[in-house]
Amino acid sequence: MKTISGEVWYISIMPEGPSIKILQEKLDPFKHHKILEAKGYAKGFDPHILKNQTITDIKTWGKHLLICFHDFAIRIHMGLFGSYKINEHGKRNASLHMGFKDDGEVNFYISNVKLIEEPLDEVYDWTADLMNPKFSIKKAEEKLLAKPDRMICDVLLDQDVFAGSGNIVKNEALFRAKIHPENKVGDIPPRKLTQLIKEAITFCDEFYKWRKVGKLDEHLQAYEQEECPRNHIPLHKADLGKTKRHCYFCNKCQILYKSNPSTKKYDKAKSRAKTSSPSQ
DNA sequence: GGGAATGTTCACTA
DNA sequence: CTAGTGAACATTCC
Repeated sequence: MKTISGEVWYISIMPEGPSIKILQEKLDPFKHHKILEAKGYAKGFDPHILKNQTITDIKTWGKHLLICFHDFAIRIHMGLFGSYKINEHGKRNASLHMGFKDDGEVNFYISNVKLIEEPLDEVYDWTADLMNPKFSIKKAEEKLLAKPDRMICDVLLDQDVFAGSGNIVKNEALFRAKIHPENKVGDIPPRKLTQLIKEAITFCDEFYKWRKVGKLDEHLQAYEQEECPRNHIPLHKADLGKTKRHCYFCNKCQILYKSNPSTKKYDKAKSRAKTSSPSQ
């Protein structure tokens, strides 16, 4: 029998979908084990309900870690500062600590914990999760085209469309698909949109493999990079879209299919000036 | 010591 | 009512 207290894991902060998938794997040995003690300061959730409960399953949806019990599940979201320790604990108070009958422990820090009493299939659309084999390219295409005015850099952070995608996935997928982050969805040729979705899936897969061996950073092509690996010219860095998150992009190989927003504003101002006639 | 960071929600304002 | 803004969370790394 596999021991649940044999290995110690620690990871810090800011996980995207692939990192949550790795967490799920590390927690797998705790399946079918009973919680003896549960405590923590997580708001809107009483840890004591976990006492004497046995974990039935561990799932993920995007950046959500889902620990399942017989009648309910809990959702753990690590946010920007979240971290976890398995089979060890720090000095700080955990937002959720679980101690197991078989002498293992799991601790989440600065994580958001929420009780889910509805069946998970009613709460989660598994076809929207980039890390799930059920992810539907077709549905993602439909969701993209339903809102053609949105900036693509924003949509890549929309968890309803690309659950699990974060700022790294966003930047790398756009770079790989050679699409400029400021494009409006409707201006991008449909074939390129499909390619972008596929690049996001592929990159998540590679992210997962590289992160597992601690070699993600050396494989990044755009995120926090200085230079375009294709053209060897400096990458641009700007906070774009409604989300105003960091975008790293190459103006040469990442295509902007139509005029950029600043030009648009200028055009709008011009046409307004034209239509509002001076004879009033 | 200060600023920034792979995220999200919520309260407030215009 | 809605869109936009900023705070909150409170860590770790440089």
